[in-house]
Amino acid sequence: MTTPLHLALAGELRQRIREGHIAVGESLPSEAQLCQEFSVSRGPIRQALAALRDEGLIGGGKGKRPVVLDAVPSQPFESFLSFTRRAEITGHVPGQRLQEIALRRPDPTIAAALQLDPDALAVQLLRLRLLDGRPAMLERMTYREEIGRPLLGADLDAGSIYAYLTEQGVDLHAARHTFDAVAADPTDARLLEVAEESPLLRERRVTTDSVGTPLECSEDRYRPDVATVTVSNTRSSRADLTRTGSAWTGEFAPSSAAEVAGA
Amino acid sequence: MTTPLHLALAGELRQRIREGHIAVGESLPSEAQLCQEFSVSRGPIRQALAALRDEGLIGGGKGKRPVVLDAVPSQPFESFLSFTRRAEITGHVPGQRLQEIALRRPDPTIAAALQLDPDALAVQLLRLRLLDGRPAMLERMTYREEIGRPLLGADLDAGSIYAYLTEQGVDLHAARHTFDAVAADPTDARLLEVAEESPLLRERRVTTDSVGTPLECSEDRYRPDVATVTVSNTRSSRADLTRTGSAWTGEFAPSSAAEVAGA
DNA sequence: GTCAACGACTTGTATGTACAAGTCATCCTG
DNA sequence: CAGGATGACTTGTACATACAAGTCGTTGAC
Repeated sequence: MTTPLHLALAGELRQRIREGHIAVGESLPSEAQLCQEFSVSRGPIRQALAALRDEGLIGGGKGKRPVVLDAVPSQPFESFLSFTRRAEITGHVPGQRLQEIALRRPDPTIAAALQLDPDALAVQLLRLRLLDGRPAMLERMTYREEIGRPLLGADLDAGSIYAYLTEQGVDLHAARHTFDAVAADPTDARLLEVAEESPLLRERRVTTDSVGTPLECSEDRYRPDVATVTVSNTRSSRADLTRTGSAWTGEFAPSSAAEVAGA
Repeated sequence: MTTPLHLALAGELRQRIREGHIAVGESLPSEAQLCQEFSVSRGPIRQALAALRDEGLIGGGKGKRPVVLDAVPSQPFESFLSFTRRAEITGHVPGQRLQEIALRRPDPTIAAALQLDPDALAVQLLRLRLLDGRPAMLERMTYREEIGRPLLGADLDAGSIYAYLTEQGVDLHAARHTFDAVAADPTDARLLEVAEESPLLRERRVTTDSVGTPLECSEDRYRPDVATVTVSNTRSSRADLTRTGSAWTGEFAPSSAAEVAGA
């Protein structure tokens, strides 16, 4: 299980940047120099640079050497499927209190989202998420039965469901997230310890495997003074794979979050 | 100004998928077949496929032919810098009513976000955005003076600022978006025609050029019953890359937005 | 009939080469 | 001294080739 060259290179460069060996605003060595240094051809080098570009770590363009940007080191995919991971990255202590887990016939809307038969069973759970001990988010998740069943026996107060599932070999491959705002209902208010009708950030998510079958759908409600969601996107200038990359970061704002006031 | 081969190929394949020549769930031709059909080498073909993969149009993996996913055709970068573009994509009629435009010394917080001197001038504007004639979003934007000055003379009720700026040669290259929820203040309530204190989705954005200089910062408040924000992300099949490709789509929900009810 | 092994096919990774196109510092001209 | 042309350097695009690694249908043994 050797890691591909371009990944190793990306890791190496990422580390150099993170450790400050290349200062913000400085240029990286040119592709030719990197080729020589690592004794590889230009292909893997370009793949590695493309990866960093998509993470928002570096900028640049045709004829211009890549430049280290003053960017939040954005973690990849898992970072915004996993609350636990996001918390760890940003240096907070994640926690959770399971409120309920059940095997039942879900709501028709949810069944439709998961492409289930109307009378199929699914695993649903309601869990309060904590940051540094304070209520931050309330998640209502629904899993297809075959995926979720092992969860019934697991210790869900222990850690990340995402990590658990991927260990089990479930391939969570893509997700769609929809954001809006809702007023806190009585349950939200009680568990999140906010006033009823106060504004909450809602994230609805459908996660699918690599062939497009929906595996999980979830509705998360965030206390806006404790947790926010941040995403970055970059116009793909790019290299090897013409893509529009976007790296996600879930960040958790301190309650003193600076207000970007209006005009 | 000839378009690069891989972009042309990506466009061609995208069109075939969108027009249904390749049904959802069907496989695309193998890379070898595509090479033969278009008489190109494998490189550009792979670049094109990578682009589609990142847009969420296709899936697949090592040894597996790419499969057409049942995905929202997500437009790349511009789609979520430009309200106008998002509306057009989703078949709604965008509109805007400029409330105010000014050249002034911005708030310290905003000056800091734009990396301006405390006493530097900036162009600020307050604009109500409409969808199908109904108030949908209120945007408070601040531009660096050199970027924003031409806006003072432009007809801002006519269309997209994003489109206008890119025509002027401004390179908006990357953006960070932070989402949370706020209660409507009196101004929000009046212009968006909602009750005071009702929940609004807030998006704060900082847009930078390709070397990381912040050009614009904005705070948008959405009526959650009219407009939501959707984002998709995909685990980069190409291995880890620790990256996460993500294509954004801003979608506008009908007011009867189905509720994903909780457990 | 079941299941394992095989083999054809496909994608992922890597190298090498070549040229186009953009950037930037330097030099030269006026 | 200012400003434009030049040329070295850099990234973007494209091709050809080779092999590793995974998938999947078929064959063949049991």
